[in-house]
Amino acid sequence: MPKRRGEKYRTIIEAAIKVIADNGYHGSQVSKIAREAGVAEGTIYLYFENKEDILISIFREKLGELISTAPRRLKNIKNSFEILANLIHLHFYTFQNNRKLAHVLQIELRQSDKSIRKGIAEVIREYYRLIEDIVRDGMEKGYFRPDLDPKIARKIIFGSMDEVATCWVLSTRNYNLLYMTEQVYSVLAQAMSRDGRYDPFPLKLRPPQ
Amino acid sequence: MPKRRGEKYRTIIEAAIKVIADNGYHGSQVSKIAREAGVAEGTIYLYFENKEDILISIFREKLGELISTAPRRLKNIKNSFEILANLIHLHFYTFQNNRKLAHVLQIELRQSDKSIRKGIAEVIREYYRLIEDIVRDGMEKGYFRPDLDPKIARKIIFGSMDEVATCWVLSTRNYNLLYMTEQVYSVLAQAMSRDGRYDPFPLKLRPPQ
Amino acid sequence: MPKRRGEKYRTIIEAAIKVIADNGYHGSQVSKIAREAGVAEGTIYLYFENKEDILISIFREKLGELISTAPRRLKNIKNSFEILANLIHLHFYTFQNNRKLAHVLQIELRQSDKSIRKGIAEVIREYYRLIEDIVRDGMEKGYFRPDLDPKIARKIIFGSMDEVATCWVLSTRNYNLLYMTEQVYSVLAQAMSRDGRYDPFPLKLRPPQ
Amino acid sequence: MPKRRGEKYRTIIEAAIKVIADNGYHGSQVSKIAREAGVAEGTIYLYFENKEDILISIFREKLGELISTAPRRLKNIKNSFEILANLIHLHFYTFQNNRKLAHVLQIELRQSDKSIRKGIAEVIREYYRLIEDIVRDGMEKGYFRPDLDPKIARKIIFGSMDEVATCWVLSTRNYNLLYMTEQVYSVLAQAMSRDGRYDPFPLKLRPPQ
DNA sequence: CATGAATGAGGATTCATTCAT
DNA sequence: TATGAATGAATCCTCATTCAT
Repeated sequence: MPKRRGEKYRTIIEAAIKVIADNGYHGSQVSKIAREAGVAEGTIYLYFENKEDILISIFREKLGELISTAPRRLKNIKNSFEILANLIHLHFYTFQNNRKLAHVLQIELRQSDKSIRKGIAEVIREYYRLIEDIVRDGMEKGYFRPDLDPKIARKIIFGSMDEVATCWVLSTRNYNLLYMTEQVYSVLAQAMSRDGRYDPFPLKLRPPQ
Repeated sequence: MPKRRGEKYRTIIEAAIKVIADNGYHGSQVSKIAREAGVAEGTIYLYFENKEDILISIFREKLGELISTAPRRLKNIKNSFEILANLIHLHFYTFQNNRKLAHVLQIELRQSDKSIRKGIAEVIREYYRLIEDIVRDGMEKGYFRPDLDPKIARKIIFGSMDEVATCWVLSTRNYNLLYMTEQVYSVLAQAMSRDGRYDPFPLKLRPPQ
Repeated sequence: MPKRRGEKYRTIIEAAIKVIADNGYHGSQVSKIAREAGVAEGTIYLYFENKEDILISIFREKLGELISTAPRRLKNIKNSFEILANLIHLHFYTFQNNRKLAHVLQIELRQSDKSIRKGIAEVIREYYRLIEDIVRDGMEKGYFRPDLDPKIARKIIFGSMDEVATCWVLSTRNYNLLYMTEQVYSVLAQAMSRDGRYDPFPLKLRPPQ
Repeated sequence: MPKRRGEKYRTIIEAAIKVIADNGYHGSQVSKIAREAGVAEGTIYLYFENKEDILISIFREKLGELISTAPRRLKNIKNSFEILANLIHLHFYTFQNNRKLAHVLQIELRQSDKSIRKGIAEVIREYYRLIEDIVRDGMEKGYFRPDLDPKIARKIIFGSMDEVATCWVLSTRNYNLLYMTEQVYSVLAQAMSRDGRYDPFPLKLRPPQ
């Protein structure tokens, strides 16, 4: 029934990110989001099914960008270590570039209800698959250890990036998340590598083109 | 002012774990917890400051056991790989042995308020320190890579274990978390190792003595 | 934030007066007031900040009428005895005409919290000033004793009227408060008078025009 | 059933006055009073029927002192003006000498429930009678106006003293209530007097003997 | 007489959602 | 499409009182 598209749809999502980042999950009433978006409360329900739908949509629209962008960016790279480096870089780059969004995704949305987490899970499962594919591909090509379990490897890669990102968001020191890329890469690369040997970090730390 | 000890205190905590595991964080009213514990609602407040205090206490009492037990269990081990293996084992063992508790700690408590997360953070910081100490110790003794950043290494170790545990709790398949230990170990051990070479998994998968 | 005006605002105030008069201060739940007013509980909070705000508003709106009307009614009268007579008359007339309101103002609202009493005090301070001005004016014009302390005179005038009104409200006999006017006047007029001589009661006991 | 006498009875009353004066009516839980009195909560109920009973007892015991003392102090005085002066003096003296008690009696106890007010009313009715007797006696002896209504005169006398005392308790300036006696007397004396002439204030402002 | 742990009823307030305009 | 006034369900905590010891 709700439109879930159009200019106002995006306006409301941006407003929601701002409001949640500023007021926390529990301090973000629909009325506040409506005010920030410059629409009436009722209008929200022309574009979203309910409040949960707003939150899930933030995830879908925003992390969806990362997830849908990633395969394109990574698929032409042959070297699995390079792919891994770019994955981590892309992940951190996305958050570094939009701290409010990072805060909402890493912290606030996790305080949400079971049903929201379910909606989020659907989006993230695709990301899981992407990482698992990278691992499998690396094993097949001989870059990565043949005894890896792709699922476990994925959990370690994702868990590591997620924890590093969460700590960054929660930190009061204003350090650069992007600069963590190389160190996280060097540990995860050695972790995945066939024999403990992995290619040096292949990136100059500039935004990915 | 609240007692925060005694038999009833523990009864209420166990009841809370059960109720939250069964009904989710938002479906767990104080009245429900009281009924499950077989006490009056008012009695709850003789032992806990407020509802949040119950949740934080679950963390403190239950994860506290893990955290306070760990150093004793690990400190007499010389080999850092063995320590790492035991850490992972202990972490997974704690959850495997009490799935309801695992569910509450990994899922439900994370949907909680800022103030609860703050109470939880205090407990978990100690765990962070423990892991960082293990990393530092391993670096000094020459087991681990000298170029590790202990903080990042900790985030990778904790993030990996946490993600694996979370996936296990959310999984509908009823696999054994403990059996993940060896695989997680083999990846993290190689990740930390000085030259990609690490000791084989040193444990028989029985409960730690 | 609350509107504090409009038709529903007045409806709720009238309902609150009725409910409080009938059930007493402590027996008057918001739900009861809402039901009496024919609105939902939540609607109350569109017009009032909280429950206390309803009570203070009763005072402001209702005694406010008396207080804001009084100066207009009294200022054109030259003779201070006549002013005093009219003041007493107006005071009693207000209550006589709305016994439920009188009950709420004289009895129930006085059992209320500190914060409510504070809100009430602000309104009543204006009334205090009015009475003191009357006394001062009477002294200057030579009607009243030159050795009066206007503050003390005000306390005696207000205290007397207040006590008479309270006793009337609490009385089970259904006597006419308005008929007390002349007697109270004759005592207070002699009390204030320059030499024990005061003008006879100047009013016919009909509602003031 | 409750004893309503003995040393502990008085201890609890004194504790209650202190607790209510310090914490206000609504901040004075039975537990607080028990702690202040140095007894267990349950013990309270050996001496008082319920919480209301404590509050009413404060009134009975403390204002009862004033009320029962007054006739003795006043009955040997012939001159009605002198009696009036002494009544006012005694009233103010009682409060001036125990500000905490004054606060409790004038402010806090008035926020109490209907039933408490009923208990209080019984005590105060005796005081009313005393004042009315003074007025009647003064009329008979020719000191006071023959056209007084003793009931109304009583309301004016009591209402005036009560209002002056209340304002004193609420005032932040720390003025001497006792010094109000003469001014209040001079107004009330003229108010009651047969022909506007009344005896000069007969007291040196020292505690009554 | 004295204790104090246990009880459990009772109520203001918020806020996602609706629907008449 | 858009509005925003109205709705009403849902819940934590306090504290007077009891009663087994």
